[in-house]
Amino acid sequence: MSPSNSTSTDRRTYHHGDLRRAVLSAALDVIAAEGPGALSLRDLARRAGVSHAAPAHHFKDRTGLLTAIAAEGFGLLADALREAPGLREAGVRYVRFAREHPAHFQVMFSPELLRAEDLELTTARALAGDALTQAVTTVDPGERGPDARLAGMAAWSLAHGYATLLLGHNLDHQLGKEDPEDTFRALTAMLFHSAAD
Amino acid sequence: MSPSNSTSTDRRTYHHGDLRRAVLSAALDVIAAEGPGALSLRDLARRAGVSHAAPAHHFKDRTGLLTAIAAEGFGLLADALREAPGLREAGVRYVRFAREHPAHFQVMFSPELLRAEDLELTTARALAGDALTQAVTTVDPGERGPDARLAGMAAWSLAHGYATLLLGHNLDHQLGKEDPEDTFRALTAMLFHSAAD
DNA sequence: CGAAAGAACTTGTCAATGACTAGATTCCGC
DNA sequence: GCGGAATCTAGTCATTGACAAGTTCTTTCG
Repeated sequence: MSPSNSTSTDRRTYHHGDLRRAVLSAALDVIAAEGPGALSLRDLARRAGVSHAAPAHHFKDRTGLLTAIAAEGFGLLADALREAPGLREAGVRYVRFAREHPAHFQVMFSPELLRAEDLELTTARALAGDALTQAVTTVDPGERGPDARLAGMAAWSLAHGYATLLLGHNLDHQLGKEDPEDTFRALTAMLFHSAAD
Repeated sequence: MSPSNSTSTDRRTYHHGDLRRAVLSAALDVIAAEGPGALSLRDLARRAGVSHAAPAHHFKDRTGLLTAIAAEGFGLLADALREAPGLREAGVRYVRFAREHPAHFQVMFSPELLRAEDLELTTARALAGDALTQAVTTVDPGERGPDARLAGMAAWSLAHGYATLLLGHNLDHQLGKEDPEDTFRALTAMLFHSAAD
Protein backbone atom coordinates (compact mmCIF):
# COMPACT_ATOMS: atom_id res chain seq x y z
CA MET A 1 0.00 0.00 0.00
CA SER A 2 2.53 2.56 1.05
CA PRO A 3 5.69 2.79 -1.06
CA SER A 4 7.73 3.63 1.98
CA ASN A 5 9.72 1.13 3.97
CA SER A 6 8.55 1.16 7.54
CA THR A 7 11.94 2.02 8.95
CA SER A 8 13.58 3.93 6.13
CA THR A 9 14.19 7.61 6.56
CA ASP A 10 13.23 8.78 3.07
CA ARG A 11 9.58 8.94 2.27
CA ARG A 12 7.57 10.47 -0.56
CA THR A 13 4.11 9.97 0.81
CA TYR A 14 2.57 12.21 3.39
CA HIS A 15 1.55 9.22 5.45
CA HIS A 16 4.26 6.96 6.72
CA GLY A 17 2.33 3.72 6.38
CA ASP A 18 3.16 2.17 9.70
CA LEU A 19 4.68 4.84 11.85
CA ARG A 20 3.46 3.28 15.06
CA ARG A 21 5.35 0.08 14.41
CA ALA A 22 8.41 1.94 13.12
CA VAL A 23 8.61 4.08 16.25
CA LEU A 24 8.09 1.10 18.53
CA SER A 25 10.77 -0.84 16.73
CA ALA A 26 13.29 1.98 16.86
CA ALA A 27 12.47 2.56 20.52
CA LEU A 28 13.18 -1.08 21.32
CA ASP A 29 16.57 -0.80 19.65
CA VAL A 30 17.49 2.30 21.61
CA ILE A 31 16.31 0.88 24.92
CA ALA A 32 18.12 -2.40 24.43
CA ALA A 33 21.32 -0.56 23.63
CA GLU A 34 21.26 2.42 25.99
CA GLY A 35 18.32 1.98 28.32
CA PRO A 36 15.00 3.80 28.60
CA GLY A 37 16.69 6.99 29.72
CA ALA A 38 18.24 7.43 26.30
CA LEU A 39 14.85 7.46 24.62
CA SER A 40 14.06 10.65 22.74
CA LEU A 41 10.82 11.04 20.87
CA ARG A 42 12.47 13.51 18.53
CA ASP A 43 15.25 11.06 17.76
CA LEU A 44 12.74 8.33 17.01
CA ALA A 45 10.91 10.73 14.71
CA ARG A 46 14.14 11.46 12.86
CA ARG A 47 14.88 7.76 12.45
CA ALA A 48 11.45 7.22 10.97
CA GLY A 49 11.83 10.26 8.73
CA VAL A 50 8.83 12.12 10.10
CA SER A 51 8.39 15.42 11.86
CA HIS A 52 9.30 15.76 15.49
CA ALA A 53 5.72 15.73 16.72
CA ALA A 54 4.48 12.78 14.68
CA PRO A 55 5.14 10.07 17.28
CA ALA A 56 3.00 11.91 19.79
CA HIS A 57 -0.01 11.23 17.64
CA HIS A 58 0.35 7.50 18.23
CA PHE A 59 1.57 7.46 21.81
CA LYS A 60 0.55 10.78 23.31
CA ASP A 61 3.87 11.27 25.08
CA ARG A 62 7.03 9.53 26.26
CA THR A 63 5.18 7.70 29.03
CA GLY A 64 2.58 6.56 26.53
CA LEU A 65 5.23 5.02 24.31
CA LEU A 66 6.84 3.18 27.20
CA THR A 67 3.45 2.01 28.44
CA ALA A 68 2.68 0.59 24.99
CA ILE A 69 5.99 -1.24 25.02
CA ALA A 70 5.31 -2.70 28.46
CA ALA A 71 1.84 -3.84 27.44
CA GLU A 72 3.21 -5.48 24.33
CA GLY A 73 5.86 -7.12 26.47
CA PHE A 74 3.39 -8.64 28.90
CA GLY A 75 1.43 -9.97 25.95
CA LEU A 76 4.55 -11.59 24.52
CA LEU A 77 5.45 -13.02 27.91
CA ALA A 78 1.98 -14.47 28.37
CA ASP A 79 2.29 -16.13 24.97
CA ALA A 80 5.71 -17.53 25.85
CA LEU A 81 4.50 -18.92 29.16
CA ARG A 82 1.25 -20.34 27.91
CA GLU A 83 1.11 -24.11 28.03
CA ALA A 84 4.59 -24.48 29.39
CA PRO A 85 5.08 -28.18 30.21
CA GLY A 86 5.89 -27.70 33.87
CA LEU A 87 7.24 -25.13 36.24
CA ARG A 88 10.87 -25.70 35.36
CA GLU A 89 10.24 -25.10 31.67
CA ALA A 90 8.20 -22.01 32.49
CA GLY A 91 11.26 -20.61 34.25
CA VAL A 92 13.44 -21.36 31.26
CA ARG A 93 10.97 -19.60 29.00
CA TYR A 94 10.88 -16.62 31.34
CA VAL A 95 14.64 -16.32 31.06
CA ARG A 96 14.53 -16.83 27.31
CA PHE A 97 11.92 -14.11 26.98
CA ALA A 98 14.12 -11.67 28.85
CA ARG A 99 17.05 -12.44 26.56
CA GLU A 100 15.03 -12.21 23.36
CA HIS A 101 13.15 -9.08 24.39
CA PRO A 102 15.50 -7.21 26.71
CA ALA A 103 13.94 -3.82 26.04
CA HIS A 104 10.43 -5.04 26.75
CA PHE A 105 11.60 -6.81 29.87
CA GLN A 106 13.37 -3.77 31.23
CA VAL A 107 10.41 -1.46 30.67
CA MET A 108 7.82 -3.94 31.97
CA PHE A 109 9.42 -3.83 35.40
CA SER A 110 10.06 -0.10 35.62
CA PRO A 111 6.73 1.09 37.00
CA GLU A 112 7.92 4.66 37.40
CA LEU A 113 8.13 4.92 33.61
CA LEU A 114 4.59 3.69 32.98
CA ARG A 115 1.04 4.92 33.15
CA ALA A 116 -0.06 2.50 35.85
CA GLU A 117 -3.77 2.80 35.18
CA ASP A 118 -3.52 2.17 31.43
CA LEU A 119 -6.09 -0.45 30.48
CA GLU A 120 -4.05 -2.28 27.86
CA LEU A 121 -1.17 -2.50 30.29
CA THR A 122 -3.16 -3.79 33.24
CA THR A 123 -5.02 -6.41 31.23
CA ALA A 124 -1.86 -7.65 29.54
CA ARG A 125 -0.13 -7.83 32.88
CA ALA A 126 -3.02 -9.75 34.37
CA LEU A 127 -2.85 -12.25 31.52
CA ALA A 128 0.86 -12.80 32.06
CA GLY A 129 0.24 -13.17 35.79
CA ASP A 130 -2.38 -15.82 35.11
CA ALA A 131 0.04 -17.73 32.91
CA LEU A 132 2.61 -17.67 35.70
CA THR A 133 0.12 -18.80 38.31
CA GLN A 134 -1.04 -21.52 35.98
CA ALA A 135 2.50 -22.82 35.64
CA VAL A 136 2.84 -23.03 39.41
CA THR A 137 -0.51 -24.58 40.26
CA THR A 138 -0.44 -27.23 37.56
CA VAL A 139 2.83 -28.66 38.76
CA ASP A 140 2.67 -31.84 40.83
CA PRO A 141 1.91 -30.72 44.41
CA GLY A 142 4.26 -33.38 45.68
CA GLU A 143 7.11 -31.64 43.92
CA ARG A 144 6.40 -28.06 44.75
CA GLY A 145 5.48 -28.47 48.39
CA PRO A 146 2.28 -27.58 50.16
CA ASP A 147 2.30 -23.81 49.75
CA ALA A 148 1.60 -22.87 46.13
CA ARG A 149 1.90 -19.19 46.90
CA LEU A 150 5.39 -19.55 48.37
CA ALA A 151 6.45 -21.82 45.55
CA GLY A 152 5.19 -19.28 43.05
CA MET A 153 7.12 -16.44 44.64
CA ALA A 154 10.26 -18.58 44.84
CA ALA A 155 10.07 -19.61 41.20
CA TRP A 156 9.32 -16.11 40.00
CA SER A 157 12.07 -14.60 42.14
CA LEU A 158 14.61 -17.09 40.91
CA ALA A 159 13.78 -16.69 37.23
CA HIS A 160 13.40 -12.93 37.49
CA GLY A 161 16.62 -12.49 39.41
CA TYR A 162 18.57 -14.70 37.06
CA ALA A 163 17.17 -12.89 34.03
CA THR A 164 17.83 -9.46 35.53
CA LEU A 165 21.40 -10.24 36.52
CA LEU A 166 21.97 -11.78 33.11
CA LEU A 167 20.78 -8.67 31.24
CA GLY A 168 22.91 -6.48 33.49
CA HIS A 169 25.96 -8.57 32.59
CA ASN A 170 26.42 -9.48 36.23
CA LEU A 171 26.79 -13.18 35.51
CA ASP A 172 29.16 -12.91 32.57
CA HIS A 173 32.17 -13.79 34.65
CA GLN A 174 30.69 -16.89 36.25
CA LEU A 175 29.02 -18.12 33.06
CA GLY A 176 32.02 -17.90 30.80
CA LYS A 177 31.05 -19.46 27.49
CA GLU A 178 28.22 -21.55 28.88
CA ASP A 179 24.71 -21.27 27.53
CA PRO A 180 22.71 -19.26 30.09
CA GLU A 181 19.62 -21.35 29.60
CA ASP A 182 21.47 -24.60 30.24
CA THR A 183 22.99 -23.12 33.35
CA PHE A 184 19.58 -22.04 34.55
CA ARG A 185 18.34 -25.60 34.11
CA ALA A 186 21.28 -26.90 36.09
CA LEU A 187 20.61 -24.33 38.73
CA THR A 188 16.97 -25.31 39.18
CA ALA A 189 17.96 -28.98 39.16
CA MET A 190 20.23 -28.27 42.09
CA LEU A 191 17.58 -26.37 44.04
CA PHE A 192 14.59 -28.63 43.49
CA HIS A 193 16.97 -31.52 43.65
CA SER A 194 14.43 -34.07 42.53
CA ALA A 195 12.53 -31.93 40.06
CA ALA A 196 10.53 -34.11 37.72
CA ASP A 197 10.07 -31.99 34.64
CA MET B 1 31.64 24.96 61.40
CA SER B 2 29.22 26.20 58.79
CA PRO B 3 26.09 27.92 60.02
CA SER B 4 24.07 26.38 57.23
CA ASN B 5 22.07 23.22 57.59
CA SER B 6 23.19 20.71 55.01
CA THR B 7 19.76 20.32 53.45
CA SER B 8 18.14 23.67 54.13
CA THR B 9 17.49 25.95 51.23
CA ASP B 10 18.45 29.26 52.84
CA ARG B 11 22.09 29.97 53.27
CA ARG B 12 24.11 33.03 54.22
CA THR B 13 27.56 31.73 53.56
CA TYR B 14 29.10 31.49 50.15
CA HIS B 15 30.11 27.93 50.82
CA HIS B 16 27.36 25.43 51.48
CA GLY B 17 29.29 23.37 53.99
CA ASP B 18 28.43 19.92 52.75
CA LEU B 19 26.93 20.29 49.34
CA ARG B 20 28.15 16.93 48.16
CA ARG B 21 26.23 15.12 50.89
CA ALA B 22 23.19 17.36 50.46
CA VAL B 23 22.99 16.66 46.74
CA LEU B 24 23.51 12.94 47.24
CA SER B 25 20.82 12.86 49.88
CA ALA B 26 18.31 14.77 47.78
CA ALA B 27 19.13 12.59 44.79
CA LEU B 28 18.40 9.45 46.80
CA ASP B 29 15.00 10.84 47.77
CA VAL B 30 14.11 11.65 44.19
CA ILE B 31 15.29 8.30 42.85
CA ALA B 32 13.46 6.33 45.52
CA ALA B 33 10.27 8.22 44.77
CA GLU B 34 10.34 8.66 40.99
CA GLY B 35 13.27 6.69 39.66
CA PRO B 36 16.61 7.76 38.19
CA GLY B 37 14.93 9.22 35.12
CA ALA B 38 13.38 11.95 37.23
CA LEU B 39 16.77 13.16 38.42
CA SER B 40 17.57 16.73 37.49
CA LEU B 41 20.82 18.32 38.55
CA ARG B 42 19.18 21.74 38.46
CA ASP B 43 16.38 20.54 40.70
CA LEU B 44 18.89 19.14 43.18
CA ALA B 45 20.72 22.45 43.12
CA ARG B 46 17.48 24.28 43.89
CA ARG B 47 16.73 21.96 46.80
CA ALA B 48 20.17 22.60 48.25
CA GLY B 49 19.78 26.34 47.71
CA VAL B 50 22.78 26.69 45.42
CA SER B 51 23.24 27.78 41.85
CA HIS B 52 22.35 25.46 39.02
CA ALA B 53 25.95 24.58 38.21
CA ALA B 54 27.16 23.93 41.74
CA PRO B 55 26.49 20.17 41.80
CA ALA B 56 28.66 19.70 38.73
CA HIS B 57 31.64 20.78 40.77
CA HIS B 58 31.29 17.70 42.96
CA PHE B 59 30.06 15.13 40.45
CA LYS B 60 31.10 16.41 37.03
CA ASP B 61 27.78 15.50 35.42
CA ARG B 62 24.63 13.45 35.82
CA THR B 63 26.45 10.19 35.15
CA GLY B 64 29.04 11.13 37.74
CA LEU B 65 26.39 11.62 40.39
CA LEU B 66 24.77 8.28 39.63
CA THR B 67 28.15 6.57 39.60
CA ALA B 68 28.92 8.00 43.03
CA ILE B 69 25.59 6.69 44.30
CA ALA B 70 26.27 3.23 42.90
CA ALA B 71 29.74 3.13 44.44
CA GLU B 72 28.36 4.17 47.81
CA GLY B 73 25.69 1.51 47.44
CA PHE B 74 28.16 -1.28 46.80
CA GLY B 75 30.10 -0.15 49.84
CA LEU B 76 26.99 -0.27 52.00
CA LEU B 77 26.07 -3.67 50.61
CA ALA B 78 29.53 -5.04 51.32
CA ASP B 79 29.21 -3.81 54.90
CA ALA B 80 25.79 -5.40 55.26
CA LEU B 81 26.97 -8.74 53.91
CA ARG B 82 30.23 -8.86 55.80
CA GLU B 83 30.33 -11.59 58.40
CA ALA B 84 26.84 -12.80 57.71
CA PRO B 85 26.32 -15.98 59.75
CA GLY B 86 25.52 -18.23 56.83
CA LEU B 87 24.16 -18.09 53.31
CA ARG B 88 20.54 -17.85 54.33
CA GLU B 89 21.18 -14.82 56.50
CA ALA B 90 23.24 -13.24 53.74
CA GLY B 91 20.19 -13.48 51.50
CA VAL B 92 18.01 -11.90 54.14
CA ARG B 93 20.51 -9.06 54.47
CA TYR B 94 20.59 -8.61 50.72
CA VAL B 95 16.83 -8.18 50.69
CA ARG B 96 16.97 -5.89 53.70
CA PHE B 97 19.59 -3.75 52.02
CA ALA B 98 17.38 -3.35 48.95
CA ARG B 99 14.47 -2.25 51.11
CA GLU B 100 16.50 0.16 53.22
CA HIS B 101 18.39 1.64 50.27
CA PRO B 102 16.04 1.32 47.30
CA ALA B 103 17.63 4.18 45.38
CA HIS B 104 21.13 2.80 45.76
CA PHE B 105 19.95 -0.65 44.80
CA GLN B 106 18.19 0.55 41.69
CA VAL B 107 21.16 2.55 40.45
CA MET B 108 23.73 -0.11 41.30
CA PHE B 109 22.14 -2.46 38.79
CA SER B 110 21.51 0.02 36.00
CA PRO B 111 24.86 -0.13 34.17
CA GLU B 112 23.69 2.13 31.36
CA LEU B 113 23.48 4.99 33.86
CA LEU B 114 27.00 4.55 35.18
CA ARG B 115 30.57 5.29 34.18
CA ALA B 116 31.65 1.67 34.00
CA GLU B 117 35.38 2.34 34.29
CA ASP B 118 35.13 4.53 37.38
CA LEU B 119 37.68 3.35 39.91
CA GLU B 120 35.64 3.92 43.06
CA LEU B 121 32.75 2.07 41.48
CA THR B 122 34.73 -0.94 40.32
CA THR B 123 36.58 -1.40 43.60
CA ALA B 124 33.41 -1.06 45.66
CA ARG B 125 31.67 -3.54 43.42
CA ALA B 126 34.54 -5.96 43.74
CA LEU B 127 34.36 -5.71 47.52
CA ALA B 128 30.66 -6.48 47.52
CA GLY B 129 31.26 -9.38 45.16
CA ASP B 130 33.86 -10.77 47.52
CA ALA B 131 31.45 -10.56 50.42
CA LEU B 132 28.87 -12.45 48.40
CA THR B 133 31.34 -15.13 47.37
CA GLN B 134 32.50 -15.40 50.94
CA ALA B 135 28.95 -16.07 52.11
CA VAL B 136 28.58 -18.87 49.59
CA THR B 137 31.91 -20.59 50.10
CA THR B 138 31.85 -20.56 53.88
CA VAL B 139 28.56 -22.40 54.06
CA ASP B 140 28.67 -26.09 54.84
CA PRO B 141 29.40 -27.86 51.56
CA GLY B 142 27.03 -30.61 52.55
CA GLU B 143 24.21 -28.09 52.55
CA ARG B 144 24.96 -26.19 49.42
CA GLY B 145 25.86 -29.07 47.15
CA PRO B 146 29.06 -29.73 45.26
CA ASP B 147 29.07 -26.78 42.90
CA ALA B 148 29.78 -23.55 44.76
CA ARG B 149 29.52 -21.49 41.61
CA LEU B 150 26.03 -22.77 40.79
CA ALA B 151 24.96 -22.35 44.40
CA GLY B 152 26.22 -18.80 44.36
CA MET B 153 24.32 -17.90 41.22
CA ALA B 154 21.19 -19.54 42.60
CA ALA B 155 21.37 -17.70 45.89
CA TRP B 156 22.15 -14.38 44.24
CA SER B 157 19.39 -14.81 41.65
CA LEU B 158 16.85 -15.69 44.30
CA ALA B 159 17.69 -12.81 46.60
CA HIS B 160 18.08 -10.35 43.75
CA GLY B 161 14.86 -11.37 42.07
CA TYR B 162 12.89 -11.25 45.30
CA ALA B 163 14.31 -7.85 46.16
CA THR B 164 13.67 -6.48 42.67
CA LEU B 165 10.10 -7.72 42.51
CA LEU B 166 9.54 -6.37 46.00
CA LEU B 167 10.72 -2.88 45.12
CA GLY B 168 8.63 -2.90 41.96
CA HIS B 169 5.56 -3.72 44.07
CA ASN B 170 5.09 -6.93 42.14
CA LEU B 171 4.69 -9.04 45.28
CA ASP B 172 2.33 -6.74 47.16
CA HIS B 173 -0.69 -8.82 46.31
CA GLN B 174 0.78 -12.16 47.39
CA LEU B 175 2.43 -10.76 50.51
CA GLY B 176 -0.56 -8.99 51.94
CA LYS B 177 0.41 -7.76 55.39
CA GLU B 178 3.22 -10.22 55.92
CA ASP B 179 6.75 -9.12 56.67
CA PRO B 180 8.75 -9.49 53.44
CA GLU B 181 11.83 -10.67 55.28
CA ASP B 182 9.96 -13.39 57.14
CA THR B 183 8.43 -14.54 53.89
CA PHE B 184 11.84 -14.65 52.30
CA ARG B 185 13.06 -16.85 55.12
CA ALA B 186 10.11 -19.17 54.66
CA LEU B 187 10.80 -19.23 50.97
CA THR B 188 14.42 -20.26 51.36
CA ALA B 189 13.42 -22.81 53.98
CA MET B 190 11.16 -24.38 51.41
CA LEU B 191 13.81 -24.45 48.70
CA PHE B 192 16.77 -25.66 50.71
CA HIS B 193 14.37 -27.77 52.65
CA SER B 194 16.83 -28.77 55.30
CA ALA B 195 18.77 -25.52 55.53
CA ALA B 196 20.74 -25.41 58.73
CA ASP B 197 21.31 -21.73 59.38
C1' DC C 1 51.48 37.57 58.55
C1' DG C 2 50.25 37.66 53.98
C1' DA C 3 50.10 36.24 49.35
C1' DA C 4 49.51 32.69 46.12
C1' DA C 5 47.09 28.55 44.89
C1' DG C 6 43.23 26.14 44.72
C1' DA C 7 38.52 24.73 46.13
C1' DA C 8 33.66 25.98 46.17
C1' DC C 9 30.27 28.36 44.10
C1' DT C 10 27.85 31.87 40.58
C1' DT C 11 26.49 33.73 36.24
C1' DG C 12 25.76 33.36 31.45
C1' DT C 13 25.04 30.76 27.40
C1' DC C 14 23.82 27.08 23.86
C1' DA C 15 21.78 23.14 21.81
C1' DA C 16 18.44 19.57 22.67
C1' DT C 17 14.20 17.93 24.40
C1' DG C 18 9.05 17.15 25.80
C1' DA C 19 4.81 18.99 25.44
C1' DC C 20 1.44 21.75 23.41
C1' DT C 21 -1.19 24.31 19.60
C1' DA C 22 -2.77 25.17 15.13
C1' DG C 23 -2.83 23.99 10.53
C1' DA C 24 -2.02 21.03 6.28
C1' DT C 25 -2.65 16.62 3.81
C1' DT C 26 -4.54 12.20 3.07
C1' DC C 27 -7.79 8.45 3.89
C1' DC C 28 -12.33 6.38 4.38
C1' DG C 29 -17.32 5.75 4.87
C1' DC C 30 -21.39 7.00 2.78
C1' DG D 1 -17.15 12.78 -4.61
C1' DC D 2 -18.04 14.83 -0.24
C1' DG D 3 -17.28 15.48 4.61
C1' DG D 4 -15.31 14.05 8.75
C1' DA D 5 -11.59 11.77 10.91
C1' DA D 6 -6.93 10.15 11.03
C1' DT D 7 -2.26 11.24 10.15
C1' DC D 8 1.38 14.19 9.85
C1' DT D 9 3.77 19.16 9.74
C1' DA D 10 5.29 23.57 11.57
C1' DG D 11 5.96 26.68 15.25
C1' DT D 12 6.59 27.75 20.04
C1' DC D 13 7.85 27.64 25.09
C1' DA D 14 9.80 26.14 29.41
C1' DT D 15 13.25 23.03 31.14
C1' DT D 16 17.44 20.75 31.14
C1' DG D 17 22.62 19.19 30.77
C1' DA D 18 26.88 20.75 29.67
C1' DC D 19 30.30 24.03 29.34
C1' DA D 20 33.04 28.50 29.94
C1' DA D 21 34.43 32.30 32.56
C1' DG D 22 34.34 34.89 36.59
C1' DT D 23 33.80 35.53 41.97
C1' DT D 24 34.41 34.37 46.83
C1' DC D 25 36.24 31.81 50.37
C1' DT D 26 39.95 28.58 52.47
C1' DT D 27 44.27 26.70 53.02
C1' DT D 28 48.99 26.28 52.53
C1' DC D 29 53.40 27.81 52.87
C1' DG D 30 57.16 31.20 52.48
